Amino acid sequence: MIKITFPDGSVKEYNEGITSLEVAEQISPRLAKEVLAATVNGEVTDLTRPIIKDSRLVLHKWDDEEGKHAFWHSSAHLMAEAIESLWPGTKFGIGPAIENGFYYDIDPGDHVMTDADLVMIENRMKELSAKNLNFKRKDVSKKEALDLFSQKGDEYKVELIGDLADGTISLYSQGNFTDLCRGPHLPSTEHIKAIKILSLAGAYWRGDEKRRMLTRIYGITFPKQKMLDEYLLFLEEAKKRDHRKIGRELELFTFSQKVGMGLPLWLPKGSDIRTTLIEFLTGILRKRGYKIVATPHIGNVNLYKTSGHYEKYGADSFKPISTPQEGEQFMLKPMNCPHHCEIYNATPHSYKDLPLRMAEFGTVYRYEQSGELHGLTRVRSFTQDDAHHYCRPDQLREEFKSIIDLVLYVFKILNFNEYTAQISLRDPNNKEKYIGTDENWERAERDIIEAAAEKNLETVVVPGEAAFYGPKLDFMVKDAIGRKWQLGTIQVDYNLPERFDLTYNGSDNQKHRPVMLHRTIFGSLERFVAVLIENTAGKFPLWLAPEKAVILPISEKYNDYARKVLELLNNSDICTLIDERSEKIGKKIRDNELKRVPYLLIVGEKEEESGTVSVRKQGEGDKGSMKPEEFAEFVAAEIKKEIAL
RNA sequence: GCCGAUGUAGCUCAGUUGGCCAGAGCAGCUGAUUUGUAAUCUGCAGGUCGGGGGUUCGAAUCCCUUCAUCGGCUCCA
Repeated sequence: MIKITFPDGSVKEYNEGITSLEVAEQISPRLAKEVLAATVNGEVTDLTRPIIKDSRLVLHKWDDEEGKHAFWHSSAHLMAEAIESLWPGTKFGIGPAIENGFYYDIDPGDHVMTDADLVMIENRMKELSAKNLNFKRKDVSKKEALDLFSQKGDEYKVELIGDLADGTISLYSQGNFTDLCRGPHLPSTEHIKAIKILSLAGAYWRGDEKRRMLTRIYGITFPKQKMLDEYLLFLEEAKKRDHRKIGRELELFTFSQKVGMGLPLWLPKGSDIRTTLIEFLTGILRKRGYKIVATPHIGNVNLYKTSGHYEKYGADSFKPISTPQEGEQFMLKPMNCPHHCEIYNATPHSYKDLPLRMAEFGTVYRYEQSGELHGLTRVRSFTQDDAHHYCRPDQLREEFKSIIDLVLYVFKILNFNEYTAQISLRDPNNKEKYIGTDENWERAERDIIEAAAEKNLETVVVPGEAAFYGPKLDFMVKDAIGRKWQLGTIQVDYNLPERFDLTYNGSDNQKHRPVMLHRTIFGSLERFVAVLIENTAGKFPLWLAPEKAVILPISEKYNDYARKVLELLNNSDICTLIDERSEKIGKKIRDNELKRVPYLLIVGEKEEESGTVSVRKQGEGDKGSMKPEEFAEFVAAEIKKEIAL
């Protein structure tokens, strides 16, 4: 007999060799039907593997990540089986479960996969899953595995096996399909009831752009059709929040092929939002002791040779521009830091002056590959809310913490509650990729980790993601369909102070090297506004709304009164318009609701007589009437509430 | 840049296997209407069917090429 401990702490005895599935069956038939995978002593495994010693057991259903993972991973195998049966000779790369669904990278040989094939795959998968095929695991030696896949001609699998240690290799089979796989898998395909093959894309083998491009097929499956329907509905709904669509509908920004791809044109209303954000942040920065600076959009090539950016990124930037006569070369600035370092160098600094916080809304230009461009989130010209903190090494941690505070403050005002904070460290196995001393790196990494901890910031630590000049902390926010975008970032840099020979006089009257922090809060105004649009579906908070209210006269008879109200509100600094069209009130309300105007002010006979406006709040309907002055105060108070924390 | 898909009016979309002068709704402009909380009616205008080649008696439709966009990959200072 063996003892099995459950998550609630209870312990039961079973025969040695019992499987997790059998344990579930003994608990309840219903559980046995729903359970998808198990964790035995901390290791996620198949439900059908025998348990041979005293163990801790966790049974995973759909709601657990582990359950979904096994489900989608098994679905990937099912898809591979379908593909192999449709196009024998297809070679397989890898086919993992992902956050939403799964994919498989395949090499279809001469067959070019198209969307029509996706439907065929989907249908074949449905046929196969209906057969209730069992997933069977087999542990094999490296030689056996190599022989099997060499024989099959699956060169990608052979390459993968080559990297694995003998004794750790397992195969999973279902139906006529066998795959190299660590598992775990579902007991059988019968759980996979709802199947959708979503899309098709190219993907480089092992993520290396120098290697062959395989065909990646994305799919998603669910245990119930209803869940699939809901997921597809969610995707449809999310598309409505796409910032590119809303940006066009609300006339916020546009792109022009004549101007060039990836170069956003801000329309008046979008520009209003942008300006409001800049003014908002500038106010905060002044309070926090930042100095605002301004620098040109170009810089001499030598500036970037000094900074090291030319060597490292010159090829990826826009090519330098030359002067007609003297042959000087200038670059469109890809970042603001070199300029800021020269501002630092313009005046002598004492240890008493530090930290020096230098901020600029700096527009930068970066050559992004054409396929990378994406609405406002990935562009070739964008304005960073950039700042550099020059500080003494002993001030680094406090500076770091103050920036975390600032980021969280701004996120809170904007209701960005679902962000990920990622600490990016250097790859300990590849130290030569980075510059700077071990001592500095260790100190900087420790400072970041501890600063984040002291701020109770929940973080994900990712080694190998640091910038070449220092570790960093990034803040990521999701868009409507769940893609993550990096907004704010805080980076420690020992490199530029060195390259620009930045110094300050210490209390010992010796020259010392300051440490530099790069930081953004919004990241860039373009990306920030994009994420803001997707998070609010264009229903901006009042303080950011380009138009606070629109006055809707019941008929043209009340246009004069409407103009009086308009003047009063605009004088109170509340941006307001009149809808003077000779449309019925219902139509005017509808149109302005669709434009996401926060408040509609209806004026007719009643209001003119009593000197009031009828207030209608976006999405909420009639709020009763008040005097225009009261409305102005009300709006001012609302805005104050929104941006005061 | 790479793989796949898409490209018809400002926007959303129709346009059978190639065949009269390329259609609709919304938006725009006219005129009527003077309206009480999510769509009043009339008329007009608007398109080199992304661009360029080709096949054909004839191309939005078929082929080639190019540009842009979308979904991914790679990249992201």
